[in-house]
Amino acid sequence: VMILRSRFLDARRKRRNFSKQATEILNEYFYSHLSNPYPSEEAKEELAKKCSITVSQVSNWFGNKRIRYKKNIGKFQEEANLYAAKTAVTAAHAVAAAVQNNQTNSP
Amino acid sequence: LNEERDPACPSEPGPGAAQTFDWMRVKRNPPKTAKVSEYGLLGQPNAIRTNFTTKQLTELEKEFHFNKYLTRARRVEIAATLELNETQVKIWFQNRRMKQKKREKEGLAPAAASRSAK
DNA sequence: AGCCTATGATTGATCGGCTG
DNA sequence: TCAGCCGATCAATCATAGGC
Repeated sequence: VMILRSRFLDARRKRRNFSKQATEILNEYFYSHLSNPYPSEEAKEELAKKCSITVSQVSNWFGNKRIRYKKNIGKFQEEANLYAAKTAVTAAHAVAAAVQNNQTNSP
Repeated sequence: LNEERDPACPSEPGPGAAQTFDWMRVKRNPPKTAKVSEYGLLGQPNAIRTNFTTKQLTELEKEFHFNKYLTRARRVEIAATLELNETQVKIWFQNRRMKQKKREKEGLAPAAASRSAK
């Protein structure tokens, strides 16, 4: 088989990595939804807006992330713990706020 | 657009306590692109992704611009001409339509964005 | 420069749901 | 009842970016 890589006109050539900030947002979502990292169309749009990328790019990112994560879970352990700790702080604030709100209002 | 995230920290999960959820175990069946040919009749189901040749892609692309959808007759004709099964041709058109839709969508979003961002 | 890993994009094919 | 379509996803691969 001749390596007919006549696919010169492949947009893949001019690939650009996402900003560190965008990757941060995507990873935060991924690890805070590790039990089911499948953002809805609406969630993708929101992430796309926050990351300044397209919805397709968000889909590609999650697609690649999921496959690569399950391919070698161990390799992402450090990263997973990093974001888990990060979201834990956010969650703590949220819980604190909820408790505060619960004491003020009693349904 | 609030979102309910994962347990986050039920009790006190140790540093390396990531569970293995169902989505991580998902495995797809290998392609059943049976192709009887070559090597006597050892035509086992091609358990691998087919690599279309430039010629095949060129013809499929040409046909697509003529018709976005295929009729049974046309499909049989093309499959025979390009040495592909009907399923492969059918799937190619399906994927091509999705690709087309994606392009149109991505092609209008920027325009709308520039209009609202003005 | 030379290599190896990380990562975004592409794409043939699968999965599940809906429909004519 | 069922094959084709849609939408999402998978999985392998491509080609470049980044680090050493």
